[in-house]
Amino acid sequence: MTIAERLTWRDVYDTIQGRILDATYSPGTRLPRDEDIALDLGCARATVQRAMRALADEGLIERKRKGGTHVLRLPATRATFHIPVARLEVEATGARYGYQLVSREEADAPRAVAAALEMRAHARMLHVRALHLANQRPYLFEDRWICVDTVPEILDVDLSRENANEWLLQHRPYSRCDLRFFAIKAAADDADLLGAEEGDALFGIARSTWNGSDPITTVTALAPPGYEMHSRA
Amino acid sequence: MTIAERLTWRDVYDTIQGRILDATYSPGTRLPRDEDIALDLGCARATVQRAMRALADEGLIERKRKGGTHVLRLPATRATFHIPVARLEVEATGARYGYQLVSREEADAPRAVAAALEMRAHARMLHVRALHLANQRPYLFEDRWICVDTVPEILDVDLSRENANEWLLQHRPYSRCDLRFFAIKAAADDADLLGAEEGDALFGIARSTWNGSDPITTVTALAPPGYEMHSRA
DNA sequence: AAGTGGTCTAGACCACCTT
DNA sequence: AGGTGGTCTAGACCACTTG
Repeated sequence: MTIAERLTWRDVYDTIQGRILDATYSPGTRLPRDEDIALDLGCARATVQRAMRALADEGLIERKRKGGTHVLRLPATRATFHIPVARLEVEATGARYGYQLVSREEADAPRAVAAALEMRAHARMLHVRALHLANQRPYLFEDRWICVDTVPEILDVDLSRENANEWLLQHRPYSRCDLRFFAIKAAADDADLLGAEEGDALFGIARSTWNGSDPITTVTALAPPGYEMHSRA
Repeated sequence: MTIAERLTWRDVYDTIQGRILDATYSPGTRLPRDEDIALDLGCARATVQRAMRALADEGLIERKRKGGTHVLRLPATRATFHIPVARLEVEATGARYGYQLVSREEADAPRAVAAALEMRAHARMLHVRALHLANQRPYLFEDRWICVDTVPEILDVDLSRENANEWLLQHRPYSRCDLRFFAIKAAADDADLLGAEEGDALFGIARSTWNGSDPITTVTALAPPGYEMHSRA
């Protein structure tokens, strides 16, 4: 006589995922109600719920009240990227991290910057350009605008020693973040700072953050040729 | 006398998130135990759990048994990108989608392809190159290798009419996916296919998928200048 | 109108980790 | 060894959405 094992939501998850992967539940199929699955597998409905929510979060199934649970025809291809702080990213490779302030000046927000932060133009901003280094070599060049009205203390931070990105993350939590990845030809000055050739293909990351509706900062970072953003799922 | 409202996990979520954003719980702080928060707010512990899990998933807090719940010092910067099927992506912009097979041939896997799929070299593969169009203009060029051993039926699919990507998604669910984004200078033939200039900066997406340990396909897609990958959180 | 998923509760026990 | 988060259960009620 076997001992009745108690199922975990992970067991249920694996079972259902298996049935989707081996096409027992093929694309478009409607799955049994949670309660029937619970009865079938021998666990509580809440346990099935927990597993189903995980499957739905991962884009394998779609759930609707009254409509039931369906296997998606085109599984949602989504990927989560971790955008580490430059220092940690460099140190993770075993290299020595370096930081270098390139320029710092107060200025009114240009139109493009105001637009990126969804704010009025001509707001007072701090414009900072800096270079992140790995073993003395350029790793990432960032061109950043910080909203002085939202973060007045930034004017008192010594940005020649402290990295604006980390200072902001530690002192100004954000509630919203817009992120864009793109490819761009290196302009002469960018190439110079990054130790690349003019015309090289650079990987670009643009990020804007807000806390509530208060704009905090917008930054465009460029990486030298060879940089890759990676995700595994 | 006021009516006692029943709290939802979302309410709890908002409360805790608010306290983190306004620094009531500042970076590094240890939060009260779930049970105390439940008592404090007047709900069941499971409701607090639900909210805490969401906050942990989003990288605002870190939870450890016995260790308790802490506000992260450096909030996890992560972003989820939705990689839509080219057709849907094009149609979402209101443009008309077009598809064009460029080449199709059976061949052994070159070393780079075998490496990308973590398989032995010289496996039989189907090599397909195709162009996705938006309003007749090049939108995405894909260079794909499909593992014939894993997906023998692919040889019978008319890839001049059907898009390999969608066919595979619908017929071969995958359990693992590797994804890379990068920037690359356009080679002469790529530029030609994409209607770009040689040397332009192209945005590249490389994806490999498996079902269990069976390699399915690896594809490198290139987008013409101006393409951006966007995420909002 | 009714079926289905979403959530809340109260209690119990477990598993992990720090002390 | 003990504290804390993780999960399971059983039951109830709610909310959405479809037929």
